[in-house]
Amino acid sequence: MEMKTMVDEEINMHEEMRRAFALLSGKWKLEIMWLLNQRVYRFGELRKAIPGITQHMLTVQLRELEADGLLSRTIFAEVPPRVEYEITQKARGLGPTMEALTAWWREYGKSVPIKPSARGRKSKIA
Amino acid sequence: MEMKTMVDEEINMHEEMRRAFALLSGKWKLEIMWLLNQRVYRFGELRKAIPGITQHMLTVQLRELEADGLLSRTIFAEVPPRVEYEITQKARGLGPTMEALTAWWREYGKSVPIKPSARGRKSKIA
DNA sequence: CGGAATCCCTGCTGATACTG
DNA sequence: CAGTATCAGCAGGGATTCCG
Repeated sequence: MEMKTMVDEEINMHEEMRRAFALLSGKWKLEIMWLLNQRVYRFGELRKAIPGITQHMLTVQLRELEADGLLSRTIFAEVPPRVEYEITQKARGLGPTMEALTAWWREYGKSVPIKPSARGRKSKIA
Repeated sequence: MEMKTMVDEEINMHEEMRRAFALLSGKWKLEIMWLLNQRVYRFGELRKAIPGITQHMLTVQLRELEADGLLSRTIFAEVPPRVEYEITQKARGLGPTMEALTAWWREYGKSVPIKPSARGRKSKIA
């Protein structure tokens, strides 16, 4: 019988977590889920709330999140049409994650450079 | 004088959060940060730990995370070369976020379909 | 070992047009 | 309103090769 170490647990957990990362790693998915964690949104509201996203990409990302069971899509048979997106029960469990992320940014956000990605080079030599 | 509502706060917070999403929305960044939240990793370790990532993409993502101040890169003047990646102080604040995400997946992960994205269509009519 | 450089191809944006 | 469809243009990601 082998003893399971904490490192083993982390490795195995990582394997499981990879599915979770896949669900949320879409280009706009974190932002969409963050918004839907607050309230129900209509398609047009999301589009206005997320500057830079194209209507095509918004559609695609919403469809994927729906297929992955993270949000539900409700069509109202009205004129003009209305479609509402709501977080599902299981995705509601992401609430604490979203709140922790928000709290982190509230505290450390201002200490992060504005648009440095892919420019600076400041590696240390040891 | 206008009264600030909670909705106003959420809207303004969203505007600030968009920078945070940008930092973490890279295709592999959530996973990289999740790993680095546990311990220091060498380049080769990360590559082995993240099946599917190319060495080019790993380099790019690490450089961006470094430029954004989320990790530090330390080069050891040895033969063979060794480079270690470590989470920075400010990114350590992401710990609670990572733990909340892990806890969520531990509880709801098994109820999420395997690879449904971009296939199923189950919108409700209301 | 940990890259950088190269080429190539997929994917996203942006614009526009059309539909239930 | 909330999509779908199409196309041009560019950026990003994948595969391969080379190097200190």
